[in-house]
Amino acid sequence: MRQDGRSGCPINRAVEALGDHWTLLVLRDIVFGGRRHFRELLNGSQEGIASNILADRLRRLVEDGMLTRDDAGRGRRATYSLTESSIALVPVFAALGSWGRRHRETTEALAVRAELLEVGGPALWADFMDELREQHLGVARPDPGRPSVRERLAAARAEVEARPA
Amino acid sequence: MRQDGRSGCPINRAVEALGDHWTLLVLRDIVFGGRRHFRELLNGSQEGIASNILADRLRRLVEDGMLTRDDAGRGRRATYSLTESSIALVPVFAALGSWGRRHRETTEALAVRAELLEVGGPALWADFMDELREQHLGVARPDPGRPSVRERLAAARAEVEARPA
DNA sequence: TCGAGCGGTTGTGAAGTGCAACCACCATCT
DNA sequence: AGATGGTGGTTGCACTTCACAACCGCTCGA
Repeated sequence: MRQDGRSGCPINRAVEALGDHWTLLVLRDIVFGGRRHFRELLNGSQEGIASNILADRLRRLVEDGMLTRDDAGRGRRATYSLTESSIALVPVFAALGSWGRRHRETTEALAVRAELLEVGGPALWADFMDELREQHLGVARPDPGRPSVRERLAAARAEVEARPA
Repeated sequence: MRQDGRSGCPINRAVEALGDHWTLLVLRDIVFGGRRHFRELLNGSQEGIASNILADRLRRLVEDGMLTRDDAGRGRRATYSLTESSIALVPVFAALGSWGRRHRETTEALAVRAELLEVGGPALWADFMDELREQHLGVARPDPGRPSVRERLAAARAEVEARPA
């Protein structure tokens, strides 16, 4: 049953796929930062990932079915897209962000997003996932009329910043 | 603002604390497996952690405020206890387990726990966290009369195993 | 033809991992 | 008293991975 020396426990499988210093951060920048291209991920990262590490993680994520790569030819902008597996990580990001915000020292400005995801709850996560499906998989949202999560995040952020300290 | 070359983003802070191959697995065995001692963690692990790695992770987790160590003297059983920070990881485990169960290949028997946590939802997580606070922090549960989560997990497990395939 | 931007690759040294052997200490049994 | 097994680790070594900087070929637009 063991495939690479470890077990079939769901938590272990998640750790095998995501448990290193960079994989989750790359996915975070794609999910929340909207980055789709190599240089965007390389230069836009708050944490300063090295190019070889980024290339390796992108390759592994494609291998593992968590990204697809649209090869536009050499010297052209290749586009990375989320898959259903990586879109399904939104609740994981929300849980990790909530925990990090409460139990680690964080930068206030960067912690707002985690707070908004926590306040919005599973309903907001579901809407955000629908929005990601539209952007990355070309699947139309169930209710395109309602405001996008990015808009709702912006509105909620304004509300948070306006509230009394 | 950077402390070790990375950012103050809550997700990054969580990855810094938990993002390696073993830390979350050690905590999982303490949280869900009830293991409190070095040899229990060493021999009871499904994944077969090495003793030097386990010692290093336990030391780091104590440093990071995610475990406390009750030193009973040399040659005697030292006991590791969860802290509020590590008890607060229960929703993270639930999210990771749900994701791993749906999007990775898992062993059926080991996936049952993730399913139960998913079905039980935040209310079950909260009860489980109260139970962990009682066991590890000596804090009395708010409502000791209700059945423990371990009992409820066992009951739900029986229900799952009895349902039609 | 030239420079800027594209997605990477290649070295190199440092750090982490995995395995087995080994250690001092303690409690118990004989 | 001596032997045995359990406690929480430590040490040495080979191997792999990580991280940093420099570099590469390609394409597009001026």
